[in-house]
Amino acid sequence: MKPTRNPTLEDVAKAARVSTATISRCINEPDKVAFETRERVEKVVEQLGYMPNLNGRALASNRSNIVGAVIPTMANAMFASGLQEFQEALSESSYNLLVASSGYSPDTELKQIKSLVAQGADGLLLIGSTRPAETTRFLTKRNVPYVIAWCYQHDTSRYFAGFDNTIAAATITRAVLDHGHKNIAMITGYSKHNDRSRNRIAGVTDTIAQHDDAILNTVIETDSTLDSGGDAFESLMNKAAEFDKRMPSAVICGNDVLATGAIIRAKQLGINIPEQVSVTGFDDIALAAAVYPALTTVRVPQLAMGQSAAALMLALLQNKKPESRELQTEIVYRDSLARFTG
Amino acid sequence: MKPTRNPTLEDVAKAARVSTATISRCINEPDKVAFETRERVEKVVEQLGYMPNLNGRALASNRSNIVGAVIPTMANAMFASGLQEFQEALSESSYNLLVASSGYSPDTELKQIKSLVAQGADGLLLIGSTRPAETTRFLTKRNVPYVIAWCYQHDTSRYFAGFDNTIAAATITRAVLDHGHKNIAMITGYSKHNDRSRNRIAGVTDTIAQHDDAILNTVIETDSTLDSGGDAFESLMNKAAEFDKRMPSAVICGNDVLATGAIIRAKQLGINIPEQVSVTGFDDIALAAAVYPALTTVRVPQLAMGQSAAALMLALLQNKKPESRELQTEIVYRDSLARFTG
DNA sequence: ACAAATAGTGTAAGCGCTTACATTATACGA
DNA sequence: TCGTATAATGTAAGCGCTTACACTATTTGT
Repeated sequence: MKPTRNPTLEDVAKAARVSTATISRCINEPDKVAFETRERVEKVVEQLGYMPNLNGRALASNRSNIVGAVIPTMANAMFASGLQEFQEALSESSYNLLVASSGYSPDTELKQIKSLVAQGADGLLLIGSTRPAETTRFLTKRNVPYVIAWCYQHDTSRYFAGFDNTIAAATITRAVLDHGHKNIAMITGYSKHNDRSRNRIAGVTDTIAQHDDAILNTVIETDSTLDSGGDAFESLMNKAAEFDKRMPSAVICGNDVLATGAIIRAKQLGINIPEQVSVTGFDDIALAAAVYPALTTVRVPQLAMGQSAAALMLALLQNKKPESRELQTEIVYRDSLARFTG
Repeated sequence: MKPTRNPTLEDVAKAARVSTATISRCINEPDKVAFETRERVEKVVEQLGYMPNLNGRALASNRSNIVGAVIPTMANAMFASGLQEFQEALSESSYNLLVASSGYSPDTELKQIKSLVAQGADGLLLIGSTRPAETTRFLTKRNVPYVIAWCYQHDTSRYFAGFDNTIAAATITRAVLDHGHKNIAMITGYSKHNDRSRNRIAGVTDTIAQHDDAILNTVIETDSTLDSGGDAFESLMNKAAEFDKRMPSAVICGNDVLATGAIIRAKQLGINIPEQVSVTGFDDIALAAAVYPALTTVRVPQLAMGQSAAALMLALLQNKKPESRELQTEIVYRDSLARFTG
């Protein structure tokens, strides 16, 4: 099987004795072509193993059939599983998915966005709603349709497939409060360029503030890795000892990775979860169910989010004005949150 | 900021008062262009916010700057993290990554491969070494360079970035044997279209076969999900009871997801790991460290694999004949494997 | 039976870029 | 000084496709 030049439209046209235009129509608008002709063409296409060169198509039609996604990282199962759904859904409408990661850096995000746009992406999936003016400017200037996942806002000028992070965080905080905890700490991903983190912090902060007899002991911001979560937890415990403060009886974590890291570390430190300290997570990834004690956390509908995002995207690409999708989160109670027994 | 037509090479050329060829050279082979001219052009490029249309480039140069990857699923952290590294490495050489998933189906894999090739992918990342003849034929006919990850073979006609699954499986099996286990079961992903599974099974089977006094009780093949792992484990336990067979004292799992599922289920069934039954995993993803008791497993160097694959890919794309990279695995001992105390 | 609508196909321009080749200007060696 | 190598740029032909427009043959309505 020697590698041969790939057959082009023209090859097919010649073999089927019609014009290239007809072949193109056969592929893109089959019912504009006579049945007989179509059959003949299809046979030739089959025979030659013809596949349209999508670059040519993109150039001529100004549509690439590519959707780009810029996510913080695939290393977090949260994004990976959402992306998986997104890709599958797109694939069904024969769109391809160009994936890039920002590592949570707005600069990198912009770079990747530019790269995907240059590549001709018809639309973009972005995570989170706030980004530097430069990025926004670029997006609107190039007029690329984009959908925003992992958060939700009432803002009809953009398209969201996500949930309200503030409310979700408030809800789990209320659950913690309802369990009698009064001295609460929080471990979260960096909030600086991350509206999800920011909103989760706000949800926690505000809810606790509304409770006169509860305090938010500390908020630690760190990377979203198991180790950082562990470190943060440890420093929380040490600080409490050092300053003779009362140890927080509950630690609300901004995501499951952090929470899992905290629990693993607690075990190493000989601290009993949830007897001595309760811990809650956010996301409900596989880790949450695996760690022991299993994590009480906020379930984020990752798959539904991927699907909704894809549906929005597809609608946008057909020039419809779809409605943003607000998804609901729910608390899943497992074992890491217990009643405070001071 | 009204959306304007994106500037093209010609716009830049006009503004800089040179020919389009010169602009093209400025971008692709800067030192073939006089310093002064280059400066002038760069200024205009900056000013206009010019970005080359990569479809045009792809069409003209027959190189797309796109690498495609077809993996089973991003939902498994194993692949997701490898892919993350791969993407980052490619991005540094300004390649973009088109991602598609096969869901472990060879048909879907072929479809996705075709789609990525049509899209103009310069190279492909594929998982596993065996695939239907039709797929192989397509690949060689279209002459797409591809690298194979997650396994390794001595086969200089293809490019591997992976490890020897058989040996790795044999090694952990030996460890289990060394802990005194004689009655061993295995839970694994489907082997039908999956050489990694197949090799791991072979590694386990052969190693046990070499031990006269040890037996391989059962091999269960199932999906790689937590629940399926749990189900498999449960049915293993039930079958042992039902047929009054001796319960396996160790369960070797083909991957960490399965193993974690087994451990979670064991807890629910009131079976103590590792006192009553030892469990081992494979991959060493985050789950392995989080689950309790923590998983003794085979560490697969996912990040290194992603990087190696990228390095291979990049070399291939420069028409070099790189050497495949064989990576080493190691056993990481945690708590789920204990000495058999019959 | 005739104008007008419709269906099927072809012609050819052009999408934005690269690149072989041609052209011109400049430096170099003998 | 002249011929030639070298450097810098330009010219223009495509890459493989889509699509506006033109054309012909067939229906349709009246």
